[in-house]
Amino acid sequence: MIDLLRATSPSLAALVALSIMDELRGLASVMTYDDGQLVQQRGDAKPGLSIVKSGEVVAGNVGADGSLIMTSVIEADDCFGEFTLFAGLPRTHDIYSHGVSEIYQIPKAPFMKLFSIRPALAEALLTLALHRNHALLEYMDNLRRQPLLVRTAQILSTNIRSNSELAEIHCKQDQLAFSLGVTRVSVGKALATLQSDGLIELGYGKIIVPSKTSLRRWLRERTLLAPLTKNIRGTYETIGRRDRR
Amino acid sequence: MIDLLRATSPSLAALVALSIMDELRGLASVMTYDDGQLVQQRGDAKPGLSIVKSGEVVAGNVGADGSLIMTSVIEADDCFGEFTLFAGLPRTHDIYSHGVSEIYQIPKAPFMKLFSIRPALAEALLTLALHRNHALLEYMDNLRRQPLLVRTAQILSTNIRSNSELAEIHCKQDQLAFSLGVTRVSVGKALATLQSDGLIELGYGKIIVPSKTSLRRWLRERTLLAPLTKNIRGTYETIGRRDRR
DNA sequence: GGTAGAATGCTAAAAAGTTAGCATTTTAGC
DNA sequence: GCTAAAATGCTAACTTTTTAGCATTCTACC
Repeated sequence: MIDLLRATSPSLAALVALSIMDELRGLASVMTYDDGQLVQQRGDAKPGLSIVKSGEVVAGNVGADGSLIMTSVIEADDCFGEFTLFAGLPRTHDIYSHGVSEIYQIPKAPFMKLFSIRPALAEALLTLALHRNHALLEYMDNLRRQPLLVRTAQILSTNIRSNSELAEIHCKQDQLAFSLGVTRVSVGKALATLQSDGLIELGYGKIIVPSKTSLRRWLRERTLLAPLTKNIRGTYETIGRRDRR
Repeated sequence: MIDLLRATSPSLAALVALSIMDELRGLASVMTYDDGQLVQQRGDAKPGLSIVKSGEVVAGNVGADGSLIMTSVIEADDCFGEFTLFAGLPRTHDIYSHGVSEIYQIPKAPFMKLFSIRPALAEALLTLALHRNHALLEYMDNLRRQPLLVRTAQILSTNIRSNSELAEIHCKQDQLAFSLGVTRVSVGKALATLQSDGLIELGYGKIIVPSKTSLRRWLRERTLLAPLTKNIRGTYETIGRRDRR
């Protein structure tokens, strides 16, 4: 499934020793969810850490008007719900299972006990939170600055999994649309433009990227950020351009 | 100065013991910045933690076209740059001083040394990161879902500092515009609408909120989120409405 | 108390995205 | 191979936001 925040963040399992993951699992009960079943609801305040054992779950929200906006896909070995533990905050999103999934649920009390004797856990969670923070900031900036055409190309680019030059992305245009938070019509237009520029080829339930390199070059050309300064009179102006990295 | 992410997150100083703050200060060199001076530039990779000693700094980015978008205001006792330490990531934003400010700069090596012997520091930074994460997620959701009119009312509401019913917010419409990531014309229209609804009164360099309560009620009525479910055929639909909290 | 600069107000055309359709193509399953 | 459902394609009217101006109002400071 396609995802906004993919690729940048490591998983919890990648950040802590195997032995600690085992200790965490030892504290958990495993819940199984069917396709489409609600795992948690926005507003739930019951504190605890959840770790995906298998399958994947999707986080998103539905507006009062019924519109659905997806935030991220959480896959095996990744965790969610940390802010219920440390910040006393309610869950931000509805999360439902995409396909069948199994989730480890660790209640607050035993988790905090382990947390206090395993400093590595704090560092891992911190690293994770900071990675997500970074991805969110980058994404927010894009959201406000880039036109849909560029954001569409971006989400495609970050969701390429194959290593070869030619990539095939399996996703439906409605999924793309709600990942991007726009309508299918708008995504359709953006995709049509990208296709006529030769960057992608549209299929049924899939999008083909003939050249990963071309797509990335096209993106790089459009995502420059300039540095910022303030002139003598206190107004803002750009002094030049600088490549993004 | 007005800020998107205000109010929700505690400061670093609020989360760690005074003694630890003192230890941190002991590791730091203090830098002084003039109004408008660049504190860090997007892309800087040199790792270290920065803590605002006095004054305030503004984080934002400038697009290649010169457009400026502000992300947040960081005030005394707050920190930034954590992800250079734990995630090995470059700085996301240009940060410049708003008025004169003093910043503690702590290089990576001594910081990590202290970090390893003070577990409370990890927990504090984790709590902070999670709070910010939460605020960012909430904000992103708003950004994609709420019309500008509502977002404008929201930013005003969260930036009320006075405790009395009548509040006065000192900010220019351009500042509002770049905090919201839209043009001044659009903000102007939104403000005009809010004014004609009797929720605010527009002044020169200030906005008056005659009744904080009315503004918040107006907002609450428009920011409901419904829970989410999936029907049997695997498509999404809303089953009802639920108050946000 | 006059005035320049800052801030706000206003306008109209263009661009981007949404809404609400219906038509066409593709595919999975019988 | 047929067929129903799913996915995509397409259209047109409508709304929101931007762009690019210029006019007006306010205020700090001489």
